[in-house]
Amino acid sequence: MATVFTSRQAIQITGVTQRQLAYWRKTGLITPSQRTPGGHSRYTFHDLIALKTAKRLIDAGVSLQKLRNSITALTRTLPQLKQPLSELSLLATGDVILVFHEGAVFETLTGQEWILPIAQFQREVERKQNTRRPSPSSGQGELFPETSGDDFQDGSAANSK
Amino acid sequence: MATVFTSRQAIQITGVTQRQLAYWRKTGLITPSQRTPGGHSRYTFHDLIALKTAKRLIDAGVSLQKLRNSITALTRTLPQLKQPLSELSLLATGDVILVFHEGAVFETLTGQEWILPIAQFQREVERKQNTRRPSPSSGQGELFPETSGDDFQDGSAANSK
DNA sequence: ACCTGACAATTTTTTATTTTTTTGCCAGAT
DNA sequence: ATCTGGCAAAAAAATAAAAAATTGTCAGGT
Repeated sequence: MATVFTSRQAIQITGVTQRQLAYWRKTGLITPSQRTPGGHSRYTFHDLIALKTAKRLIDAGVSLQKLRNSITALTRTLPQLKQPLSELSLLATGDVILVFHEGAVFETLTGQEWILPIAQFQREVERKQNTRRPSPSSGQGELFPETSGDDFQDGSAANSK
Repeated sequence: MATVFTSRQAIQITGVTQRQLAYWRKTGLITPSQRTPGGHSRYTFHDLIALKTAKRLIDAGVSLQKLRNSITALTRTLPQLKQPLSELSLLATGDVILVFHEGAVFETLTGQEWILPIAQFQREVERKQNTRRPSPSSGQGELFPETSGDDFQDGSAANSK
Protein backbone atom coordinates (compact mmCIF):
# COMPACT_ATOMS: atom_id res chain seq x y z
CA MET A 1 0.00 0.00 0.00
CA ALA A 2 2.45 2.58 1.18
CA THR A 3 4.77 1.62 -1.64
CA VAL A 4 7.46 4.11 -2.40
CA PHE A 5 9.76 4.50 -5.36
CA THR A 6 13.40 5.31 -5.72
CA SER A 7 14.67 8.05 -7.98
CA ARG A 8 15.67 5.54 -10.60
CA GLN A 9 12.19 4.05 -10.58
CA ALA A 10 10.58 7.46 -10.76
CA ILE A 11 12.77 8.25 -13.74
CA GLN A 12 11.91 5.06 -15.52
CA ILE A 13 8.23 5.32 -14.84
CA THR A 14 7.65 8.99 -15.48
CA GLY A 15 10.26 9.64 -18.13
CA VAL A 16 11.76 12.70 -16.49
CA THR A 17 15.53 12.90 -16.49
CA GLN A 18 17.70 12.53 -13.45
CA ARG A 19 18.75 16.12 -13.78
CA GLN A 20 15.17 17.31 -13.86
CA LEU A 21 14.30 15.23 -10.85
CA ALA A 22 17.21 16.75 -8.96
CA TYR A 23 16.45 20.27 -10.08
CA TRP A 24 12.78 20.07 -9.31
CA ARG A 25 13.67 18.63 -5.94
CA LYS A 26 16.14 21.42 -5.31
CA THR A 27 13.78 24.17 -6.40
CA GLY A 28 10.80 22.72 -4.62
CA LEU A 29 8.64 22.05 -7.64
CA ILE A 30 8.16 18.42 -6.74
CA THR A 31 9.88 17.01 -3.69
CA PRO A 32 9.84 13.39 -2.55
CA SER A 33 7.34 12.86 0.21
CA GLN A 34 9.78 10.63 2.02
CA ARG A 35 13.51 10.32 2.54
CA THR A 36 15.68 7.46 3.73
CA PRO A 37 17.87 7.96 6.79
CA GLY A 38 20.73 8.31 4.36
CA GLY A 39 18.97 11.18 2.57
CA HIS A 40 17.92 9.30 -0.53
CA SER A 41 14.60 10.15 -2.12
CA ARG A 42 11.51 8.02 -1.80
CA TYR A 43 8.74 9.10 -4.10
CA THR A 44 5.19 8.10 -3.29
CA PHE A 45 2.60 7.17 -5.83
CA HIS A 46 1.21 10.64 -5.40
CA ASP A 47 4.58 12.07 -6.23
CA LEU A 48 4.78 10.00 -9.38
CA ILE A 49 1.52 11.42 -10.61
CA ALA A 50 2.82 14.92 -10.04
CA LEU A 51 6.03 14.07 -11.87
CA LYS A 52 4.19 12.54 -14.78
CA THR A 53 1.83 15.48 -14.97
CA ALA A 54 4.69 17.93 -15.02
CA LYS A 55 6.40 15.85 -17.69
CA ARG A 56 3.33 15.85 -19.85
CA LEU A 57 2.71 19.54 -19.48
CA ILE A 58 6.30 20.21 -20.44
CA ASP A 59 6.00 17.92 -23.42
CA ALA A 60 2.88 19.88 -24.33
CA GLY A 61 5.01 22.98 -24.62
CA VAL A 62 4.45 24.52 -21.22
CA SER A 63 7.58 26.01 -19.75
CA LEU A 64 8.68 25.11 -16.28
CA GLN A 65 8.24 28.66 -15.13
CA LYS A 66 4.68 28.83 -16.30
CA LEU A 67 4.13 25.57 -14.55
CA ARG A 68 5.47 27.07 -11.36
CA ASN A 69 3.33 30.14 -11.71
CA SER A 70 0.28 28.04 -12.39
CA ILE A 71 0.84 25.95 -9.31
CA THR A 72 1.34 29.03 -7.20
CA ALA A 73 -1.87 30.52 -8.52
CA LEU A 74 -3.78 27.31 -8.07
CA THR A 75 -2.78 26.83 -4.48
CA ARG A 76 -3.92 30.37 -3.87
CA THR A 77 -7.23 29.83 -5.63
CA LEU A 78 -7.79 26.39 -4.15
CA PRO A 79 -5.96 26.35 -0.84
CA GLN A 80 -7.33 22.95 0.07
CA LEU A 81 -5.06 21.41 -2.53
CA LYS A 82 -1.73 20.19 -1.33
CA GLN A 83 -0.40 19.08 -4.69
CA PRO A 84 -2.33 20.55 -7.64
CA LEU A 85 -0.31 18.57 -10.15
CA SER A 86 -1.63 15.32 -8.80
CA GLU A 87 -5.10 16.37 -7.72
CA LEU A 88 -6.47 18.27 -10.70
CA SER A 89 -7.33 17.59 -14.31
CA LEU A 90 -5.21 19.89 -16.35
CA LEU A 91 -5.38 20.73 -20.01
CA ALA A 92 -2.37 22.27 -21.58
CA THR A 93 -2.06 24.45 -24.59
CA GLY A 94 1.26 25.78 -25.67
CA ASP A 95 0.60 28.94 -23.78
CA VAL A 96 -1.80 28.37 -20.94
CA ILE A 97 -2.90 25.68 -18.59
CA LEU A 98 -6.56 25.16 -17.93
CA VAL A 99 -7.92 23.32 -14.96
CA PHE A 100 -11.18 21.46 -14.78
CA HIS A 101 -12.59 21.71 -11.31
CA GLU A 102 -16.12 21.01 -10.19
CA GLY A 103 -17.56 21.39 -13.64
CA ALA A 104 -15.97 24.72 -14.38
CA VAL A 105 -12.95 25.60 -16.45
CA PHE A 106 -10.35 27.98 -15.13
CA GLU A 107 -7.23 29.41 -16.56
CA THR A 108 -4.67 28.57 -13.95
CA LEU A 109 -2.89 31.89 -13.86
CA THR A 110 -5.75 34.35 -13.90
CA GLY A 111 -8.57 32.13 -12.68
CA GLN A 112 -10.92 33.78 -15.12
CA GLU A 113 -12.75 31.85 -17.75
CA TRP A 114 -16.14 31.45 -19.21
CA ILE A 115 -17.78 29.70 -22.06
CA LEU A 116 -19.62 31.84 -24.50
CA PRO A 117 -23.27 31.00 -24.19
CA ILE A 118 -24.30 31.42 -27.79
CA ALA A 119 -27.52 29.57 -27.24
CA GLN A 120 -28.52 32.09 -24.62
CA PHE A 121 -27.85 34.98 -26.95
CA GLN A 122 -29.98 33.36 -29.60
CA ARG A 123 -32.84 33.22 -27.14
CA GLU A 124 -32.36 36.87 -26.32
CA VAL A 125 -32.57 38.00 -29.90
CA GLU A 126 -35.52 35.80 -30.64
CA ARG A 127 -37.37 37.20 -27.66
CA LYS A 128 -36.60 40.65 -28.95
CA GLN A 129 -37.98 39.77 -32.34
CA ASN A 130 -41.20 38.48 -30.87
CA THR A 131 -41.87 41.71 -29.03
CA ARG A 132 -41.21 43.86 -32.07
CA ARG A 133 -43.98 45.95 -33.55
CA PRO A 134 -43.91 46.20 -37.34
CA SER A 135 -43.07 49.70 -38.51
CA PRO A 136 -45.53 50.71 -41.25
CA SER A 137 -43.20 52.61 -43.52
CA SER A 138 -40.05 50.64 -44.18
CA GLY A 139 -40.30 47.70 -46.50
CA GLN A 140 -37.37 45.72 -45.16
CA GLY A 141 -35.46 45.86 -41.94
CA GLU A 142 -36.02 48.78 -39.56
CA LEU A 143 -38.07 46.42 -37.48
CA PHE A 144 -37.15 48.00 -34.19
CA PRO A 145 -38.54 51.20 -32.81
CA GLU A 146 -36.12 53.59 -31.13
CA THR A 147 -35.47 50.76 -28.71
CA SER A 148 -33.95 51.79 -25.45
CA GLY A 149 -31.93 48.74 -26.23
CA ASP A 150 -29.89 48.96 -23.10
CA ASP A 151 -31.37 45.78 -21.73
CA PHE A 152 -29.40 43.95 -24.37
CA GLN A 153 -25.96 45.05 -23.54
CA ASP A 154 -23.70 42.33 -22.31
CA GLY A 155 -23.34 42.97 -18.63
CA SER A 156 -20.06 41.11 -18.36
CA ALA A 157 -17.29 43.32 -17.15
CA ALA A 158 -14.68 43.97 -19.76
CA ASN A 159 -11.35 42.94 -18.31
CA SER A 160 -9.04 44.54 -20.77
CA LYS A 161 -5.63 42.82 -20.78
CA MET B 1 -38.09 34.57 -40.93
CA ALA B 2 -35.50 36.26 -43.04
CA THR B 3 -35.46 39.20 -40.71
CA VAL B 4 -32.53 41.49 -41.11
CA PHE B 5 -31.13 44.21 -38.89
CA THR B 6 -29.78 47.65 -39.58
CA SER B 7 -26.43 48.80 -38.31
CA ARG B 8 -28.08 50.71 -35.52
CA GLN B 9 -29.95 47.63 -34.41
CA ALA B 10 -26.85 45.51 -34.58
CA ILE B 11 -25.08 48.05 -32.41
CA GLN B 12 -27.85 48.15 -29.85
CA ILE B 13 -28.22 44.40 -29.71
CA THR B 14 -24.62 43.30 -29.73
CA GLY B 15 -22.99 46.23 -27.96
CA VAL B 16 -20.27 46.80 -30.50
CA THR B 17 -19.58 50.40 -31.42
CA GLN B 18 -20.37 51.97 -34.73
CA ARG B 19 -16.69 52.38 -35.40
CA GLN B 20 -16.02 48.72 -34.78
CA LEU B 21 -18.87 47.70 -36.99
CA ALA B 22 -17.47 49.85 -39.78
CA TYR B 23 -13.90 48.70 -39.28
CA TRP B 24 -14.79 45.05 -39.12
CA ARG B 25 -16.86 45.51 -42.23
CA LYS B 26 -14.02 47.25 -44.00
CA THR B 27 -11.43 44.68 -42.98
CA GLY B 28 -13.64 41.71 -43.65
CA LEU B 29 -13.84 40.35 -40.13
CA ILE B 30 -17.61 40.41 -40.11
CA THR B 31 -19.49 41.71 -43.13
CA PRO B 32 -23.25 42.10 -43.44
CA SER B 33 -24.76 39.25 -45.38
CA GLN B 34 -27.01 41.65 -47.21
CA ARG B 35 -26.98 45.19 -48.52
CA THR B 36 -29.71 47.57 -49.56
CA PRO B 37 -29.67 48.95 -53.10
CA GLY B 38 -28.36 52.14 -51.54
CA GLY B 39 -25.42 50.31 -50.05
CA HIS B 40 -26.61 50.24 -46.45
CA SER B 41 -25.82 47.20 -44.33
CA ARG B 42 -28.35 44.56 -43.44
CA TYR B 43 -27.14 42.14 -40.83
CA THR B 44 -28.77 38.75 -40.55
CA PHE B 45 -29.39 36.92 -37.33
CA HIS B 46 -26.34 34.85 -38.15
CA ASP B 47 -24.32 38.00 -38.43
CA LEU B 48 -25.52 39.20 -35.06
CA ILE B 49 -24.28 36.04 -33.41
CA ALA B 50 -20.89 36.53 -34.98
CA LEU B 51 -20.83 40.14 -33.83
CA LYS B 52 -21.83 39.23 -30.31
CA THR B 53 -19.26 36.46 -30.19
CA ALA B 54 -16.52 38.79 -31.31
CA LYS B 55 -17.64 41.35 -28.75
CA ARG B 56 -17.53 38.81 -25.97
CA LEU B 57 -14.14 37.49 -26.93
CA ILE B 58 -12.81 41.02 -27.02
CA ASP B 59 -14.32 41.73 -23.64
CA ALA B 60 -12.62 38.56 -22.45
CA GLY B 61 -9.29 40.12 -23.31
CA VAL B 62 -8.67 38.65 -26.73
CA SER B 63 -7.20 41.08 -29.19
CA LEU B 64 -8.76 41.58 -32.56
CA GLN B 65 -5.67 40.31 -34.31
CA LYS B 66 -5.68 37.09 -32.38
CA LEU B 67 -9.32 36.78 -33.20
CA ARG B 68 -8.51 37.16 -36.87
CA ASN B 69 -5.74 34.59 -36.66
CA SER B 70 -8.00 32.19 -34.85
CA ILE B 71 -10.68 32.50 -37.48
CA THR B 72 -8.18 31.96 -40.24
CA ALA B 73 -6.85 28.87 -38.53
CA LEU B 74 -10.31 27.54 -37.82
CA THR B 75 -11.50 27.87 -41.38
CA ARG B 76 -8.39 26.02 -42.44
CA THR B 77 -8.91 23.27 -39.87
CA LEU B 78 -12.65 23.08 -40.42
CA PRO B 79 -13.24 24.18 -44.00
CA GLN B 80 -16.90 23.32 -43.84
CA LEU B 81 -17.46 26.30 -41.61
CA LYS B 82 -18.50 29.50 -43.27
CA GLN B 83 -18.59 31.62 -40.16
CA PRO B 84 -16.71 30.10 -37.21
CA LEU B 85 -17.75 32.92 -34.92
CA SER B 86 -21.37 31.96 -35.21
CA GLU B 87 -21.06 28.21 -35.62
CA LEU B 88 -18.70 27.15 -32.87
CA SER B 89 -18.60 27.16 -29.11
CA LEU B 90 -15.63 29.22 -28.13
CA LEU B 91 -13.99 29.67 -24.79
CA ALA B 92 -11.74 32.61 -24.30
CA THR B 93 -8.88 33.08 -21.97
CA GLY B 94 -6.90 36.24 -21.90
CA ASP B 95 -4.43 34.77 -24.31
CA VAL B 96 -5.95 32.00 -26.34
CA ILE B 97 -9.24 30.89 -27.76
CA LEU B 98 -10.36 27.33 -27.39
CA VAL B 99 -12.99 25.73 -29.51
CA PHE B 100 -15.26 22.91 -28.50
CA HIS B 101 -16.02 20.78 -31.50
CA GLU B 102 -17.44 17.30 -31.56
CA GLY B 103 -16.43 16.56 -28.01
CA ALA B 104 -12.84 17.63 -28.39
CA VAL B 105 -11.11 20.79 -27.32
CA PHE B 106 -8.78 22.59 -29.67
CA GLU B 107 -6.68 25.62 -29.37
CA THR B 108 -7.76 27.68 -32.32
CA LEU B 109 -4.34 28.75 -33.50
CA THR B 110 -2.33 25.58 -33.26
CA GLY B 111 -5.10 23.01 -33.30
CA GLN B 112 -3.24 20.98 -30.73
CA GLU B 113 -4.78 20.07 -27.42
CA TRP B 114 -5.25 17.16 -25.18
CA ILE B 115 -6.43 16.48 -21.74
CA LEU B 116 -3.97 14.85 -19.44
CA PRO B 117 -5.29 11.41 -18.70
CA ILE B 118 -4.22 11.11 -15.10
CA ALA B 119 -6.56 8.22 -14.52
CA GLN B 120 -4.85 6.27 -17.26
CA PHE B 121 -1.44 6.87 -15.77
CA GLN B 122 -2.68 5.64 -12.43
CA ARG B 123 -3.74 2.41 -14.04
CA GLU B 124 -0.34 2.07 -15.68
CA VAL B 125 1.56 2.39 -12.44
CA GLU B 126 -0.78 0.09 -10.62
CA ARG B 127 -0.34 -2.52 -13.27
CA LYS B 128 3.40 -2.14 -12.93
CA GLN B 129 3.13 -2.61 -9.21
CA ASN B 130 1.15 -5.80 -9.62
CA THR B 131 3.76 -7.35 -11.88
CA ARG B 132 6.60 -6.51 -9.55
CA ARG B 133 8.57 -9.26 -7.88
CA PRO B 134 9.65 -8.53 -4.32
CA SER B 135 13.40 -8.09 -4.05
CA PRO B 136 14.65 -10.12 -1.09
CA SER B 137 17.28 -7.76 0.21
CA SER B 138 15.96 -4.25 0.54
CA GLY B 139 13.54 -3.55 3.32
CA GLN B 140 11.76 -0.55 1.79
CA GLY B 141 11.51 0.62 -1.74
CA GLU B 142 13.73 -0.91 -4.41
CA LEU B 143 10.77 -2.92 -5.49
CA PHE B 144 11.68 -2.96 -9.13
CA PRO B 145 14.32 -5.13 -10.77
CA GLU B 146 16.55 -3.56 -13.38
CA THR B 147 13.43 -2.89 -15.34
CA SER B 148 13.91 -2.23 -18.99
CA GLY B 149 11.31 0.34 -18.15
CA ASP B 150 11.03 1.65 -21.65
CA ASP B 151 7.49 0.44 -21.97
CA PHE B 152 6.49 3.15 -19.58
CA GLN B 153 7.75 6.15 -21.37
CA ASP B 154 5.08 8.48 -22.54
CA GLY B 155 4.92 7.97 -26.24
CA SER B 156 3.50 11.39 -26.93
CA ALA B 157 5.77 13.39 -29.12
CA ALA B 158 7.36 16.29 -27.37
CA ASN B 159 6.49 19.40 -29.28
CA SER B 160 8.91 21.78 -27.75
CA LYS B 161 7.86 25.42 -27.99
C1' DA C 1 -29.65 57.37 -41.25
C1' DC C 2 -25.95 55.48 -42.88
C1' DC C 3 -21.55 55.19 -45.23
C1' DT C 4 -16.81 56.56 -46.10
C1' DG C 5 -12.51 58.86 -45.34
C1' DA C 6 -8.98 61.30 -42.66
C1' DC C 7 -6.43 62.38 -38.61
C1' DA C 8 -4.76 61.42 -34.03
C1' DA C 9 -4.65 58.61 -29.76
C1' DT C 10 -4.42 54.19 -27.98
C1' DT C 11 -3.50 49.40 -28.08
C1' DT C 12 -1.22 45.44 -29.82
C1' DT C 13 2.48 43.16 -32.28
C1' DT C 14 7.01 42.71 -33.68
C1' DT C 15 11.82 42.81 -33.10
C1' DA C 16 16.13 42.96 -30.74
C1' DT C 17 18.70 42.75 -26.43
C1' DT C 18 19.58 41.40 -21.93
C1' DT C 19 18.75 38.56 -17.95
C1' DT C 20 17.13 34.49 -15.73
C1' DT C 21 15.98 29.74 -15.67
C1' DT C 22 16.67 25.08 -16.94
C1' DT C 23 19.36 21.23 -18.48
C1' DG C 24 23.41 18.17 -19.55
C1' DC C 25 27.67 16.62 -18.06
C1' DC C 26 31.04 15.52 -14.90
C1' DA C 27 33.42 14.82 -10.40
C1' DG C 28 33.44 13.96 -5.55
C1' DA C 29 30.87 12.63 -1.27
C1' DT C 30 27.68 9.63 1.44
C1' DA D 1 23.15 4.06 -6.09
C1' DT D 2 22.10 8.26 -5.18
C1' DC D 3 22.98 12.93 -3.84
C1' DT D 4 25.15 17.42 -4.35
C1' DG D 5 27.80 20.92 -6.57
C1' DG D 6 30.07 23.43 -10.37
C1' DC D 7 30.39 24.79 -15.03
C1' DA D 8 28.71 25.69 -19.65
C1' DA D 9 25.05 25.28 -23.22
C1' DA D 10 20.37 25.87 -24.23
C1' DA D 11 15.80 27.59 -23.43
C1' DA D 12 12.70 30.86 -21.63
C1' DA D 13 11.43 35.27 -19.64
C1' DA D 14 11.84 40.20 -19.03
C1' DT D 15 12.73 44.50 -21.09
C1' DA D 16 12.78 48.25 -24.39
C1' DA D 17 12.08 50.33 -28.90
C1' DA D 18 9.82 50.47 -33.35
C1' DA D 19 6.06 49.20 -36.38
C1' DA D 20 1.37 47.95 -37.18
C1' DA D 21 -3.43 47.60 -36.01
C1' DT D 22 -7.56 49.36 -33.78
C1' DT D 23 -10.57 52.89 -32.15
C1' DG D 24 -12.61 57.64 -31.35
C1' DT D 25 -13.93 61.74 -33.33
C1' DC D 26 -15.24 64.59 -36.88
C1' DA D 27 -16.61 66.08 -41.57
C1' DG D 28 -18.61 65.38 -46.12
C1' DG D 29 -21.41 62.51 -49.24
C1' DT D 30 -25.50 59.66 -50.44
